[in-house]
Amino acid sequence: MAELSPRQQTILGLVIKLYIATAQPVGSRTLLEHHHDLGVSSATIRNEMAMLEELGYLTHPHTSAGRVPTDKGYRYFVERLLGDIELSSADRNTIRHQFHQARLEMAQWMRLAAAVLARSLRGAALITAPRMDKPRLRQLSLLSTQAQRALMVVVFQGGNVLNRSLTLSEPTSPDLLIQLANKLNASFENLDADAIRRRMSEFVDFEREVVQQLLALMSGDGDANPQQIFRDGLSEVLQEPEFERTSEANALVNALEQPSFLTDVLDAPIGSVQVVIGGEGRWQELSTCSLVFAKYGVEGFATGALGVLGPTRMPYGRAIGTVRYVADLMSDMVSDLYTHK
Amino acid sequence: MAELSPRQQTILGLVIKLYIATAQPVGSRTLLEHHHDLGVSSATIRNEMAMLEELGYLTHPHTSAGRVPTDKGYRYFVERLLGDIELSSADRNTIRHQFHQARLEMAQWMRLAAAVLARSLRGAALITAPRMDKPRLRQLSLLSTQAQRALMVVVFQGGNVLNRSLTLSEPTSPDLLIQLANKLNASFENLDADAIRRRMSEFVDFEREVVQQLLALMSGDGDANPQQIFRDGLSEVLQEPEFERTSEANALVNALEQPSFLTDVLDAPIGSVQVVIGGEGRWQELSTCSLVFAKYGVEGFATGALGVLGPTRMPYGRAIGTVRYVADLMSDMVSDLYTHK
DNA sequence: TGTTAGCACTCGACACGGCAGACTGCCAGA
DNA sequence: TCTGGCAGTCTGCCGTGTCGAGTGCTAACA
Repeated sequence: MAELSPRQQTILGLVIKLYIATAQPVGSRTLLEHHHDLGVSSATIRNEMAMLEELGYLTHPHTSAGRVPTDKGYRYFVERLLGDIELSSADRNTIRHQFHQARLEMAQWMRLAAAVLARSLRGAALITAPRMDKPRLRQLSLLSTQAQRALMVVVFQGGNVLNRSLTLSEPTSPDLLIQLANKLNASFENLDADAIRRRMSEFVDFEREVVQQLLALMSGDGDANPQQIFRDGLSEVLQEPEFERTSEANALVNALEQPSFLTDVLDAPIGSVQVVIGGEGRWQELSTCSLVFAKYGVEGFATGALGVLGPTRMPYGRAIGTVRYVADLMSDMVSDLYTHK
Repeated sequence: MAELSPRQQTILGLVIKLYIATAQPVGSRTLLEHHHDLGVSSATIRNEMAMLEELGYLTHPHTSAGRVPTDKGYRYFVERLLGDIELSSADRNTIRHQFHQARLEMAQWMRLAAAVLARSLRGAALITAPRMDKPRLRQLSLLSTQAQRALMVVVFQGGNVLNRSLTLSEPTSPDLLIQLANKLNASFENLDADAIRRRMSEFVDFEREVVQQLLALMSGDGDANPQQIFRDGLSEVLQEPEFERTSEANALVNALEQPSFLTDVLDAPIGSVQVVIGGEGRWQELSTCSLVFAKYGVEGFATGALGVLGPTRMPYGRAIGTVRYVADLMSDMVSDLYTHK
């Protein structure tokens, strides 16, 4: 990405800010009206705009319209012109307050995080449940439901609870199931999937069947319990002027209804807050959208992702600040819940 | 609702069917083009249409447009002209097939039911988890997570599993929690909330605190675990021509994002399949929509609701048949899961 | 060399008017 | 009671003209 002159940077920044605020292509004269202190005339601005367009940071939709940022323009803006964004302490307080009123439960906090992001950024918020890297068994129960059917309830370290109904290859008495559960608890307490797998040989065929199911549950195999995702604020995005035409809106709704799409997007390897502008070539459905998201949780232990989806014309500063702050709060929650003892 | 002459019924039925198929207001001439065998001329049809309009079954959007059914027209159509709709055995097979490939798990079946309804009726499908009328305790575990915090995992008869983290008023050792869990299991096995409440006096203060939380969980109090709702096919509805204008679409998306709205609608007391046309005065958000839904499950034991939401211009016959069939399948599932022993 | 003022040109948005098409409503006749 | 026909009405569409915003270019200026 080539270096721009300070004046070009200023103009690019102002164009983008104005466009984000008004959703209207911005012309040289309009820009001057909003910023009298530029010290140059509209003609000069025109020249610079033409230059910025040649370099690929701006376009115009038709001959005599104002300029609109390209994805490249937004990217330059986000990386070079935005600086480091801290949320104002007032905003932080508002958000923190909402969280402290909620029960100490993951699902609640997730719902809340989605709501906070959606309302405060007027975009579609997404959040995936924290997924444990190496879930460790805390306690397992086996309850008989019918002759050849049982319910397995598994509690993991950190308080995740999963359950699954099993079909057994032979009729099994409730007592036998309880014995088996006791045996498994004694052997497997605090072990992760790998360790359990190594101990498989200690069990006879009938028991092994159950252990297999336990391992499947622990590895979080696809369908059985697809990664939980909370969404909120879809209607906020649809109100934006870029989604007036229904075809665009539909593509978006469609994309958001497919959980596979979301996990795909959110599973991207990330450090801190990430910004994907216009789908960045990889996700066609998001060509008019940007996604600001971050991982949260405790690295190497349990992590999830959260973020907000809006039109490319998005208030990136606020979005990045807010997403980072909410991610931090969620991380605290995870470390509070999972790292006891 | 006044009685219509056989010819009026025929014409009303044909107008509605044609309008459902084409989404265009239907004129007397157009109707005749599709049904040469009416034995009357377009002028007669015009007269009858004028009569039907006077009676409130049809309107026209402007002077020289064709006729469009009113909500009252649809209602007459659904109740008097539709007859009893059985799904074709081919359709039934297709649907049944999909269900038999799924794991034997409620959440899976719900997801699947939503998907089937959405795809096959091209509408937004909704389904709430079956809610037990009087949940009976099967097994309770208390796991210590931090000095003053514990995780309560409760399994109900029927295999529902709920969990909640408790904050205790005083530090409590893991052993003490296990003892308490054993005591509660022994006292409460197979009891419902009322019976448990009656036994409260047998417990000391510290224990009572936990029992209170258990009761709250059993009564399914609001926030903590809001009734789970699966949705699917929102994008299908948004493609219908009546939602080209975004304001309509937005109202709908908004309504569907509020879980409270859905439970309100679906909690209506119902017998078999219900049809709500145009919000029926009660739900403004649905003024252009119809809802075809049914309760499923085992009455007096555990019931949920499922249905499909589409424009008032909806293929009611297929919708009613499909909803009923899927509800029956889900009911079988519930009775299979819950009525063991 | 960089900046500015001015001018011609382009394009979208909007309003207007006329026209074709689709229906209705009504009347007179079968 | 039904039918054919005619007048009236409304929408949607197309072409036109006008207005305003904005660009690009050129020539003059510091």
